[in-house]
Amino acid sequence: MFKIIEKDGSAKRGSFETVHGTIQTPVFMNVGTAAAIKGAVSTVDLKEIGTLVELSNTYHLHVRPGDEVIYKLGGLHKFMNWDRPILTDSGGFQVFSLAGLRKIKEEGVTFQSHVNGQRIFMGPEESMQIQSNLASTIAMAFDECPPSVAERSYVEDSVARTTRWLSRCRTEMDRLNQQERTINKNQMLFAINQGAIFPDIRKEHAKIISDMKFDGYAIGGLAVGESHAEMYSMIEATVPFLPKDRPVYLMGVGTPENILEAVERGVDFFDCVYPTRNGRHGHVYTNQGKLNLFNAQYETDDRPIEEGCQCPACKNYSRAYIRHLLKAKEMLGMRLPVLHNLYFYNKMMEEIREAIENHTFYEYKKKKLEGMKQK
RNA sequence: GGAUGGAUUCCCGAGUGGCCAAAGGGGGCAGACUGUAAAUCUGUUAGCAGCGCUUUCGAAGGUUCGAAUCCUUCUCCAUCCA
Repeated sequence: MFKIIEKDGSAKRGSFETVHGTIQTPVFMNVGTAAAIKGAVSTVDLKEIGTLVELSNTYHLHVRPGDEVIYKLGGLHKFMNWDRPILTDSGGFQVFSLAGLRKIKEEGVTFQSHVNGQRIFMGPEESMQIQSNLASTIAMAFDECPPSVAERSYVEDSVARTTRWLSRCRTEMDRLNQQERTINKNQMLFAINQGAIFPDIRKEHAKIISDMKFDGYAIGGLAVGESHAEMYSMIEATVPFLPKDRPVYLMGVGTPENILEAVERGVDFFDCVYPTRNGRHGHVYTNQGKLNLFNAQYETDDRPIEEGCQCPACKNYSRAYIRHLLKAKEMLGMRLPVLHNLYFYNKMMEEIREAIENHTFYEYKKKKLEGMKQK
């Protein structure tokens, strides 16, 4: 159940009820593809840095350790000791990112495992079965994510196929949720809108999938090479045609700026590898802009990443120390920036929620963006 | 005291007459990354702002149109024999 608590322009402050607790939106889901936040971050750490939702991946967990293994162990929540909501991505993005290792047909996609080269078939039904075994809170529909530069005729065919896949996902998920063996019989399912950078295709697709019964609606296939302006205008072309009583999830986005712009345009859910990947690479977010802790200027910088930050890294360690750890390739050198970045994102979402409630979202956004431009 | 093998750009190390400011690796410096095949990838690393020019391959001389590469002497290092 999605409830809109407050609105500030198109920006929404909402709550989304799930069997694993209520999600306060807008929310940033912390990405842990293989049932782990990369950078040696545990689910115990996630509680400390304010993570509300964890995100894992269907394809990756199917390949290793295998969804049947996780099913036997009682589902993903028990497996990784996390009691808050988990969203599983369907493997649709891997159709895109593992290009070269796959073949797309009407029934589904044949992948070649990146782990051992084994051929794997995944279609809408398989993706739902795997996600049902994983027993995540929210499952994502199985889609194709065409590149933003794809030709119109290809995108039209691809989107039409994604629509057919969506309805097969819906049917299969309904069936699975009624099965006795199913761990989470209330598993929710989000649809995915596609259409590359063609606003009319996006709009038509949004209308069609709105009539199908889904618990939430995602905008996929963005932030894959197109400009920010194009991305924002695709959001604008899509959101108005999605159901008002369902949350909107912008997949894979993005930078703090992207998120602020998207919240303003009515998006509720986000996820992105940036805070984790950038963290591992020594890039950290602050209200004064991004820092690359590898840079020589931090060699003797005794300050925390950000003055006053309450994250585990800033409360205890200096930039100079973290730089040393990074240069020495110590695991802690990746862990501390990741903790900081996720804390930064989670905290920003908290501030966004508060700002919408207080109808000060625009001021908040403006101030945040100006601050971050300093560097 | 004698014999042999070495000394290369920040480090290791290739190069045995011109295509060499010199391979490759490391280190350094910087950049990229948006539903994670990412602890990954890219650029750069003698000087000058440049076609280019100037200084570099232990040191000093020499041979040659041309030398990191050949010759002479010296210095230092390693191993072996006394």
